[in-house]
Amino acid sequence: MAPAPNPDLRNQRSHRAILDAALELAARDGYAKVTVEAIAAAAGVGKQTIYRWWPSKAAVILEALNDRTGPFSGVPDTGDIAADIAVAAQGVIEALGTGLGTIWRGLVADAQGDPRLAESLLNDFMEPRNKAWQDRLDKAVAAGELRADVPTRTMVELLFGPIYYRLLLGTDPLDPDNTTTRVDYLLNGLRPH
Amino acid sequence: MAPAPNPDLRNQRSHRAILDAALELAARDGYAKVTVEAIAAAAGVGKQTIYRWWPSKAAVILEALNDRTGPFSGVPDTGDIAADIAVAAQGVIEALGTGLGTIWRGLVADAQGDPRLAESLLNDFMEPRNKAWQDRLDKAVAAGELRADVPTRTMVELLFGPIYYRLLLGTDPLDPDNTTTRVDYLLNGLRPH
Amino acid sequence: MAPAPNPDLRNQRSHRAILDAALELAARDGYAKVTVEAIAAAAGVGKQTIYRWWPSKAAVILEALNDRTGPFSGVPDTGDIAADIAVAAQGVIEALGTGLGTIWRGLVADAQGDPRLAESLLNDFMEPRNKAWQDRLDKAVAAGELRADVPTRTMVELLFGPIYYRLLLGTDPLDPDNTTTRVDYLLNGLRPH
Amino acid sequence: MAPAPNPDLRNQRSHRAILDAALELAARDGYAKVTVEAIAAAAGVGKQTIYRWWPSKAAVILEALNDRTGPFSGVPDTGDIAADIAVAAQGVIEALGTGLGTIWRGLVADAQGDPRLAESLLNDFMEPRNKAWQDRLDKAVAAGELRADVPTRTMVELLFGPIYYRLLLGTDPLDPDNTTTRVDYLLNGLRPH
DNA sequence: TCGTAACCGAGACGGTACGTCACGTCTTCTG
DNA sequence: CAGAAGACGTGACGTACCGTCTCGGTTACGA
Repeated sequence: MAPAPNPDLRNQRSHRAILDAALELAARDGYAKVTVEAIAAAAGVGKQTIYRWWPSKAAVILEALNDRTGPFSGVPDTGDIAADIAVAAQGVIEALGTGLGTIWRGLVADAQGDPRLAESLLNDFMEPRNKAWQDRLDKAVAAGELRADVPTRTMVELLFGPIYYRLLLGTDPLDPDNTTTRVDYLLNGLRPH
Repeated sequence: MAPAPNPDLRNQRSHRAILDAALELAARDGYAKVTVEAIAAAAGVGKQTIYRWWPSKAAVILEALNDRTGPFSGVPDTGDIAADIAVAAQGVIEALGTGLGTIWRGLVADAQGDPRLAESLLNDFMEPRNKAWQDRLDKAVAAGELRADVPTRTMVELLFGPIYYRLLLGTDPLDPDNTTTRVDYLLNGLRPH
Repeated sequence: MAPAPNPDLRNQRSHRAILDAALELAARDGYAKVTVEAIAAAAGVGKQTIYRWWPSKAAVILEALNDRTGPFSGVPDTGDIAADIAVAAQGVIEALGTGLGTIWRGLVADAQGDPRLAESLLNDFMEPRNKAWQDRLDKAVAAGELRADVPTRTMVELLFGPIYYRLLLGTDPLDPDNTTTRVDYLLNGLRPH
Repeated sequence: MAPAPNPDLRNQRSHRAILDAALELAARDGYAKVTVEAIAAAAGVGKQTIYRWWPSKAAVILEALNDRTGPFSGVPDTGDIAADIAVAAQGVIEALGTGLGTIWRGLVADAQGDPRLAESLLNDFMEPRNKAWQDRLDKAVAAGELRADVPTRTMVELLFGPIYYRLLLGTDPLDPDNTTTRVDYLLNGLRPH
């Protein structure tokens, strides 16, 4: 049988130190240069202590990222769905433009070859945000601001997918200023009126 | 300074063998499991011969992928822009659903920590395809099928970005069948008429 | 600074296996053909484990040689210095005539381009033997068997230097039988009486 | 059949340039750091041109060394054999104390794992010198300065072997000043009179 | 209150792949 | 058409991290 360590016995001080060290190293040296050994050393912790609780450096950093960005809350709701989306898109662009964006990109990168990480990344990071937006969009649909025949899950993808895509591929720099225009394109469509 | 070997002296047989071996290994074992040593061995080539001409395994595989998918050509042009986009989207989804998609994802992953690779991936792989689509969309604009006030570069991103995004994040499986619907959403917008 | 691993934590089983493998490979394939990788493989050990404790293959083999020939003891002392030297010279010739001689020659060879190894070879291998002989010769001087005005360190060199020299240069095959004669030349001098 | 290049066709200019470059590089960077590629580059010559005429870098450097130190001549002959030996020993010590000594040591090192080189080193470099000394000692024997019952070949070994030995092992620094004393030890023997 | 069992730090271990170096051979182009 | 230039297959180098595995030392719970 697996030893199955008891999470209650987890040393709080170590846990914190690991998450803090992981995030600081990732921000300082770049995601790819972080190693489990370096995290352990920086946290003043044995390597085994990390492997006891996480399967990989990516898992540590994902939890650290989640821990830092905190429980996601902020879907704006002013009643004007277009404005709310634009503001939120600006927020995403700004957040991902910092070191956190680089870390997120590193996690996505590792997830390409690690299905378990991909699942965690989805469940623990992306989905809560998507879910909150689906709810906001549902409300907008109910208010008659958006088409009722488009699944809101699809809407979220169409609205935010291009931003994440550009961040990963780096086609062009992300500019928070023209989000309003882009939202207009999506809401009103690309056909002439 | 680097000695910068003369490309004219490159051995054609080795060059081919390397590209073929790289692609076959990547398809068989998965991008992440490929190593430069394995490529060299499979190609019957010295490791140094690879490092002489490419900076990394990713660069080899990128060239191999480009070499295999050949000179990009296929933007459909039936006169119906919506149908053309839908067909193309299906094509992308089908192409990336195979082993080639996994390879492409691996390249994007490596590019997150390797700016030079990111640049190559953009210039050598993505941009030619984007460019071809911009031309097709320009034509559609001229034909009055699309809004003239939206940069076609942006259109390409809005149309295909979500597909690539979903491929990388794996939010939901990609389904080639509903591309028509999705194109409709984008062309007509998410607002009620 | 180097991390300087703690020798107390050295794994005894690995240590032994490395020394044994090193000596066996050197004896079987010849000193020059031994590689660190081969030692590691033969010892069932990671290459890094060798590099953790020794700076080079030569250092491993030197320790292995020292370990095998054991703590040097045997300076004969029958009271007849001429006979004792002759016997010892025979011993040296016989010992170095075997595979061990080839190994020793390899170490001397490497030491020509590696001052640290040269120092180790001197301190750990040659000097203990020289020292023991100096003591024996001191006793002979006290007994009036040898000149008191010649430093015994120099004597050791004059007595054994030519043997080692011939081994290295291979001028003529070493013959254990005529050691007595050669000792006579050295003790009584090359001038006619 | 072996191609067996005709030595007459050997390009004189290249030959010279190779020998000169080899010796200069060896003197400047140390024997061990010299590579065939570096010699070729420094001589403005293709690598193949070196391999056509010599089997290894050691062979090149041996010929270069021989070429530089020129045809050996200098055995002093004043009629006083003790003085002549002392002067010659000083000469050896001085010569080998310079960069040439380092080169010679490198050659001896390589010869330990290369029987063909060992043979060349002996035949082309050591033996001529030994031979000349044997002749000088034969004369001294005839003059009654040295014992007639000791082979002069052995004498040469006893006289010079310890010097070469010390140079290779580096037991103590070589001092040209006390050669007279050392010759005295050897000629008069280590026993009290 | 005191075992005793788990967690902890430290870091050595067997591995895998890295990117570099030099070898000795082979090929191409040029003077 | 000889030879410089240098690409080639080969193989070992020494390094970096991986994820696992001892080691004592230190909690912290239950008898």
